[in-house]
Amino acid sequence: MATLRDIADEVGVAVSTVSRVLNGSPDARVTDEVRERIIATAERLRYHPNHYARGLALGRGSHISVCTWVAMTHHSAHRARAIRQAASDTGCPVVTLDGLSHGRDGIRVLLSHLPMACVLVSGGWRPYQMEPVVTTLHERGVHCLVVDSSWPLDRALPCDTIRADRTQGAALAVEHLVERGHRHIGLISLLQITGRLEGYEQVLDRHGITERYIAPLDPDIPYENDVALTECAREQTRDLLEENPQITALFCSSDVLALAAMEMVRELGLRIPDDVAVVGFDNDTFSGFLPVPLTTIEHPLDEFREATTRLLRARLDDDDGPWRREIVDYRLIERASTASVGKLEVSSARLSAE
Amino acid sequence: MATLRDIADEVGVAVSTVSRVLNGSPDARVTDEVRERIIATAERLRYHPNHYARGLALGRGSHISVCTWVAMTHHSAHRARAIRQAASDTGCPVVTLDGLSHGRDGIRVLLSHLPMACVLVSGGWRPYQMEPVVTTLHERGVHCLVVDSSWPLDRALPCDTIRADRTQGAALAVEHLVERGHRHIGLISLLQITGRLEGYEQVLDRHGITERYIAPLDPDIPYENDVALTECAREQTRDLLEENPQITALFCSSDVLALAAMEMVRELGLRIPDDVAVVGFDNDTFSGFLPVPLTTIEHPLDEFREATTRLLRARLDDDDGPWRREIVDYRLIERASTASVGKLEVSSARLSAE
DNA sequence: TTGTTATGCGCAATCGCTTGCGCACGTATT
DNA sequence: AATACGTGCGCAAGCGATTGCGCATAACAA
Repeated sequence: MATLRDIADEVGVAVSTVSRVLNGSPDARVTDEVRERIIATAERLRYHPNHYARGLALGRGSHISVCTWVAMTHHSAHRARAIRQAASDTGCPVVTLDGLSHGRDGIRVLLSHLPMACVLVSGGWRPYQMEPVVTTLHERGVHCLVVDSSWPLDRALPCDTIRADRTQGAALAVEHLVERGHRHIGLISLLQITGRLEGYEQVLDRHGITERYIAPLDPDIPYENDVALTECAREQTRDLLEENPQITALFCSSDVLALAAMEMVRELGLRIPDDVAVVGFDNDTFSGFLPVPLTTIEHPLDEFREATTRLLRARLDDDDGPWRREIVDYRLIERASTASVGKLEVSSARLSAE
Repeated sequence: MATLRDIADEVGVAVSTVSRVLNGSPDARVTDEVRERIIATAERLRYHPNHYARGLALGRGSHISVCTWVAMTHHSAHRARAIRQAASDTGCPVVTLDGLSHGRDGIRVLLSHLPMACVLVSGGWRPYQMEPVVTTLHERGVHCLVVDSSWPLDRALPCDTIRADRTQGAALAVEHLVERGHRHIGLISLLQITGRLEGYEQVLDRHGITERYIAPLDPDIPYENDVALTECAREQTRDLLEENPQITALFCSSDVLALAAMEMVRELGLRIPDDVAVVGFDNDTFSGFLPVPLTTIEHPLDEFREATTRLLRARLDDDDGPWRREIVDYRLIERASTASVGKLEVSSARLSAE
């Protein structure tokens, strides 16, 4: 690989001059002729700065690190991928550090590869784990961006943050059902997932609906154990619908659960969406291809990307604005599982049949 | 961060001595007492080598790079994640370079971050793109490992390779159906996906079965366009089953297609697996949670991981063995969609009903 | 003419680590 | 006693980039 020295020798100037010109340094005062020859020679020699030398001299790299904490679900992996792409769009090289928590010194690895800016993407982080990373990086003069943290907003971390408002996402789903005329809406959810219950209550309150049909899943089942969750969701769906035949709609906290619920709805001899409408959450890979395509809430990956690129760019330009907090909105994907079918008559027909 | 110098000053030896001891260099000839004091001091000072300085001195990094070529489907992303984990298991820091093809100088980024070893994972690579990367790295003395390349095996690249045999995967699926007594087996596939047709033919030939029921999907549909593929698969499934009522089993080239096919099977008034058994491919996120859980072929991620770790370790130990070519096998995940139900009687019952 | 400022560029130290070589000392060999 | 060798460690020259400072030359003002 060509070095600065090669260019300097070729052009007949000092290494320092080449460095300043190529970096667009403000105190690179050279004639236009020298400048052009330097740039042309760099191009011809296919010069690319040595990352190690530059990092050593600068005290840190000139790349952006994207870090995750633990192995992820496929949703968080998907999001992490979008964030990486967004970081790439700034033009900086991006390196990923997957699973900072692995080994005893993930953070030391990060520090010895000190980047120019660092993006911490959600997936298994706990606030107490994120804080030392952010503050350590901040002390070292590295800007952080935390994406989709469940970190409470009132807690002041020295970094920018972008998050999706989960309550808004859940509210969107329930609101959609209310708009379709539903008044008796069931919630099937792991209640420890933040926002689901809040969004459900919020919307029903706003519309003056007092009925609540909440089927909590066993909180001891870890959220990544789809098999157990599915089984639990099936049972809860059956119990809920059998005890409350007036229910005409279900909001499930994930598409996998919605799949299980839909299956049970059919086993009970009910039709979707005619007798029971269903909304999921996640817009999973399969949700558009089900026998009855599933209405669901999509993670706003495009918005995450856009905001990530924008905030990183801003930090790379002027270091010292105030910390920004951005919130992006989930989106509703409307499919057949909630298509309007004159809900109220059907449900009363069903009630009289009981 | 503590430096070698800090340790050297503290212990009262030279920097070079500390370096050699900490790196376990063979010509670090020191008394046990000095060695222990160096190690203890390094520990106490929480020493971690500066990656940039080390990289500069060594001419390359001491990490492993995992590179992908373009944005990926969720399957290849999943595989890439497993590979990253495997690389991590060697104990080396791992950095990911996603989308080497992006920008005009992805490879220059890789070269200026020159790693100790480099893993190229599949996903959009074309042979002519992979070759220059591998040979350039090889010239620079960096070992490469290519994982799951569709690169033909007879082409000699200066690197190790691990791949899954797609034909074997497809054969596994068809073999499973034959074992269950099926003789009239349909294939629903994008035929440009390598291995599917070959595996199908291979198994049927081996069992002396001459009947072929092949429903090719429109080759103009890009393989990531699930919506169009799904629609096409539905139509093909209907045509295939209506024209060939003797068919008792379907092998679909992906789980998404299998989902569409199963839906159509039911719309035709047939039961799964009683009338028609179905096998998919990919073991997608939803496949275990369908109304009828889907028998499918799973990507051998564990085997990929194991082989990746093993081959990387070998390279990090002794540089100069011959290039290794490993092949890992797909696995069958048996679920309800192919459960035995006295196939032949049922299918003849169905035939006589026509 | 002399002082001042702007322009154009080079010198050399520095970042933290690696590694070839050399020096001193002790022990074994001839 | 002289030579040889092994042991234990330090010296110092890199690796390739950045950057504060200094030195010319030219232009301009006093």
